[in-house]
Amino acid sequence: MATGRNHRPATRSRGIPEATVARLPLYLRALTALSERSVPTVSSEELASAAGVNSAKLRKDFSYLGSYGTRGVGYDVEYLVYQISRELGLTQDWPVVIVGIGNLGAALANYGGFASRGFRVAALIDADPALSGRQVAGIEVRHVDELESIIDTNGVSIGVITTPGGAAQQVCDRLVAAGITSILNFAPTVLSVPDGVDVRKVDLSIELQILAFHEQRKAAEALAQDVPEPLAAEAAPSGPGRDQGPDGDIPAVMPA
Amino acid sequence: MATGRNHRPATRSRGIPEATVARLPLYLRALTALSERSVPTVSSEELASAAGVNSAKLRKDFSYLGSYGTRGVGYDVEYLVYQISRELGLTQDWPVVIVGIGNLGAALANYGGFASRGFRVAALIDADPALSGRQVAGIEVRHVDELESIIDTNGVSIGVITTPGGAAQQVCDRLVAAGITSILNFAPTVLSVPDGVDVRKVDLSIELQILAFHEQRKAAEALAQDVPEPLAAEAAPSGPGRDQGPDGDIPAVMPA
DNA sequence: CAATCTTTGTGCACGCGTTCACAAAGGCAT
DNA sequence: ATGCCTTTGTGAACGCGTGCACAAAGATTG
Ligand SMILES: NC(=O)c1ccc[n+]([C@@H]2O[C@H](COP(=O)([O-])OP(=O)(O)OC[C@H]3O[C@@H](n4cnc5c(N)ncnc54)[C@H](O)[C@@H]3O)[C@@H](O)[C@H]2O)c1
Ligand SMILES: NC(=O)c1ccc[n+]([C@@H]2O[C@H](COP(=O)([O-])OP(=O)(O)OC[C@H]3O[C@@H](n4cnc5c(N)ncnc54)[C@H](O)[C@@H]3O)[C@@H](O)[C@H]2O)c1
Repeated sequence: MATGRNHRPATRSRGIPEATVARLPLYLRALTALSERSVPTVSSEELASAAGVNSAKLRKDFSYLGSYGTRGVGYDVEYLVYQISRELGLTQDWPVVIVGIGNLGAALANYGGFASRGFRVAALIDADPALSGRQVAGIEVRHVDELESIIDTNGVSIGVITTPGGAAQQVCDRLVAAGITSILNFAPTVLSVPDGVDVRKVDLSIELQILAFHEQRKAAEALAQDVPEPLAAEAAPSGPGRDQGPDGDIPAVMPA
Repeated sequence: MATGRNHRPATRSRGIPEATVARLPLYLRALTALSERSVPTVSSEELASAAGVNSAKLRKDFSYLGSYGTRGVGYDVEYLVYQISRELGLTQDWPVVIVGIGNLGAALANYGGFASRGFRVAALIDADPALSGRQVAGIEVRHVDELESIIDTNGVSIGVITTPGGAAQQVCDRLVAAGITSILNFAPTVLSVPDGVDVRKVDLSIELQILAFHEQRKAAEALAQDVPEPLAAEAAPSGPGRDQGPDGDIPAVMPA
């Protein structure tokens, strides 16, 4: 296994590509389902299909973890579940705090799939005094004043932000100052954090806008196929009724 | 091209890179904030900073849309807001249905940021008869039996799935059969859809697992620093602290 | 009008991720 | 043991995305 024999300095030789890391949870989920059905082994083709990826990609991904397969047979499901779990750090318990217990925060707190993978909600935190002491999903909501002590006491390193956007950076700063080094941000805000702190964001609005882009493109394509010449001004099948062609644009909103 | 003479490379707007499309909403959000503060123009440097990206990347992104900047000055905020909105298809109204009005579905229905960008909740749909007729966020929950007629009547092309994982594929199939061509999936399931249907997924569990991976790696590195290792020769300068939220989002648009 | 200053737009190089294609490896039957 | 069949692991090619660096473009000033 001469892994570090490239012309490239092996400063990150142990490094698993980020794209691969992002797919490991997907493989793990598929493998867990197989495990529950007591399937002993699985081929890269089958597993790739279940995970919705290309089989060559899956094999290459696994090759970064080591040679865990058997040629002519496939992969041992249980063994692979363990290896991936270990690689992702799921063999240990990760206490998590959720800050901002509104609509979304409460939904997350109630989410069962949370605890299913070693993530434990250590505390729910909100700035609203009216919420303090209330129970949400069987967990007492604590006031944001206690944020630092809660994190310190429970050794929390992962924080989830579900406050309004305006409060997100401020909450983030406090979390980081208190020792948090990984943040999952649901607020529509670009968080700025010091080096060494990971931030991942989930933004419903952005996802919808990306879908809308492709939706518009599809509609424009369908339209262009029906009408070769850009002259159909009144064609409106159902919802998507565009006012401008995708190409001959440049409307009248010219800047000064 | 009716608007006078403008020397644009034409034949350009055919394909905007997917990575660029995914950043446009980010730019739009930053620009909207500037617009609300009545800032007239903004440089690529300032805007890039606000959006949390590299300025060269931002300029290249905008170059795919056309030459909307003025050298020596920057970009006209209002004009750019309009151009990006148009490119993303936000100048029109997008009716959306949410299927599965539980914890998460209800939170989404209550989410104000939904309507702020041309997305309108056309209907809430659930299989539970006990929910039918109930009001959530001021919108009546309809039974899943009405799914097809609701989509057809309202010309809905975007669907959000917030059912349990076990029901997701089934709901997806019905949505697609009813004419939906864009799906935002919150269930932990790999959806299989025909060509021409876009699927994007949001998965809390996957995000947490990715964070856990890096968290574990950071912990291991901190440990390795205490115990001197002979191969730590060159990795000293800012070695551990490099990974900000790399935004390394893997596009989840899968055709099949 | 010319000089200077600012900032865009992009050519280019590089690295990462994806995919193909196939030799090697192992199981299994004979 | 031998040969055949299946499937892994990976070398190599390719395409996409990123960031550097700079010439061109326009504003601004003298
Ligand atoms: N609800 C959704 O479906 C949804 C979807 C996408 C994004 N988001 C985003 O998630 C965030 C929360 O959304 P929501 O609908 O739950 O909002 P919400 O108003 O229902 O809840 C926000 C909560 O945060 C608390 N809060 C405010 N400032 C705080 C502070 N400084 N410290 C601690 N807590 C504080 C409030 O008391 C409130 O309980 C928003 O940023 C929203 O844009 C929500
Ligand atoms: N709640 C969260 O924070 C969270 C986070 C991440 C992912 N998820 C995922 O989102 C989904 C919903 O989570 P939840 O906590 O809201 O669950 P939930 O059980 O509270 O709600 C699910 C709803 O879907 C409805 N439903 C079930 N089958 C249906 C069908 N065939 N057609 C229409 N409706 C149907 C149920 O009646 C219920 O109202 C789950 O897949 C969950 O894994 C939830």
